Amino acid sequence: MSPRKSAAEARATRRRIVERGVAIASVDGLEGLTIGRLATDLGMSKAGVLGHFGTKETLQLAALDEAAAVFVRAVWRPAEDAAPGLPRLRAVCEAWIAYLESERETFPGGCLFATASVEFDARGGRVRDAVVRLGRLWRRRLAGEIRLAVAAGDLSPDTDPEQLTYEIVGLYLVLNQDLQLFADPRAPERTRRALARLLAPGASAAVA
Amino acid sequence: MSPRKSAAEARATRRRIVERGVAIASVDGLEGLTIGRLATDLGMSKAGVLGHFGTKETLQLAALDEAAAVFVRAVWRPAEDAAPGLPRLRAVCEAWIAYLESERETFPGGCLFATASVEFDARGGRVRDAVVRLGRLWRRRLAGEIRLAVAAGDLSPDTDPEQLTYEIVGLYLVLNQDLQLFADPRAPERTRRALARLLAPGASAAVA
DNA sequence: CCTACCGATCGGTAGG
DNA sequence: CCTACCGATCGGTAGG
Repeated sequence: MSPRKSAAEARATRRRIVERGVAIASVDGLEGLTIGRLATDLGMSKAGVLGHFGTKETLQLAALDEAAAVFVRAVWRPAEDAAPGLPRLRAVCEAWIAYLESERETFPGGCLFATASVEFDARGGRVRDAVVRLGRLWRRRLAGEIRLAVAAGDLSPDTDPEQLTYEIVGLYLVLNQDLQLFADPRAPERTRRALARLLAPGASAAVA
Repeated sequence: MSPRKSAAEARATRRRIVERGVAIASVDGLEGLTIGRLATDLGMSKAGVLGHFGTKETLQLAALDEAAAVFVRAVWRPAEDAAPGLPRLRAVCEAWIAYLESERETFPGGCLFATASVEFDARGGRVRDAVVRLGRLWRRRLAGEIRLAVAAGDLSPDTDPEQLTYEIVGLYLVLNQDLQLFADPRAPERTRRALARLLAPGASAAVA
């Protein structure tokens, strides 16, 4: 006895579903994100949940989209004000740490991309494609900031932006593991220490 | 019509189950490792599969044990012959790369520990405990090799073994991601390049 | 957005 | 190690 909601109400419901879905997927994975679980959590019927997406795959893609929006807001947006070059690169890196450390509310099981990357790395399909696309996107942006820092003379011209990007991503993957699996509060400082070395003014650590 | 096998035959069957289980879990995770799937793959009944373990959890733990044995054989055993210090540390690191690169047969979905770490990092239970225990074990061993290298004077006395271990693990996590998710053949060389910097004679990159 | 239902698969058990 | 079965849950559909 709750049919015929307005379009605005339907959008609000969809939001609730997706936000809860992101939290569930961060813990149990995008496959573990089941319609029945969502319905129970939200006090809805399964058909009511599924009606907003049609298929589970579309729901998974919506959760991934929402996670991407959260990531952009937490990591890239705050750094936009910083000066291009090393200051902005450092701002991005610091925001990334803060994102992994404190976005525990939206991602109780850790960064959804870290989870989804491993979950879908040996499968096909549209969800895997989306994970790959987003992974490439964050790396491309990070490499872009590194190039700006090189162009500004803040990092050595010998710097290999792809290599440096690769090493920084490694520092975030191990940070996510240490926070989630080992609950080690020293991890953020460890990533910071390694980053300080890689991003020292004039540093040429990651060379071709 | 195939009851009453000998104890040796039963052991051989158990082996087949576990080995196939490791391969499945590496692709679909330890939760995605289902009794029915195993039974179909091996041409057995579900009860026949489950009879060797009793519960799915025990089967998951057996798969994890087998993966640990493979890891020890591939990474730690070959390095045992190398001289303690930087030579052995480097041998371990190189074997670890080779393990991720070439153990595609036993782990078609990539290193099972990388998969299981993310899959269970937000859960409780005995499987999670085993993943944590093994993760700590590899790190402790790696830190031990680093300490030997410091003691031998091969690495700077300023070296922080925990910090260096952390950074090296990051280089393996990103290597696994790039091999599995992005299928990027340049990844092993990237990890090698970063390791060469961290493990240069007298290097004091990872200091406290 | 609901009730009612579908076939398939899940982990697991009984009994031989 | 098998057949036969259990209740629960899966993704999804019909129809309102």
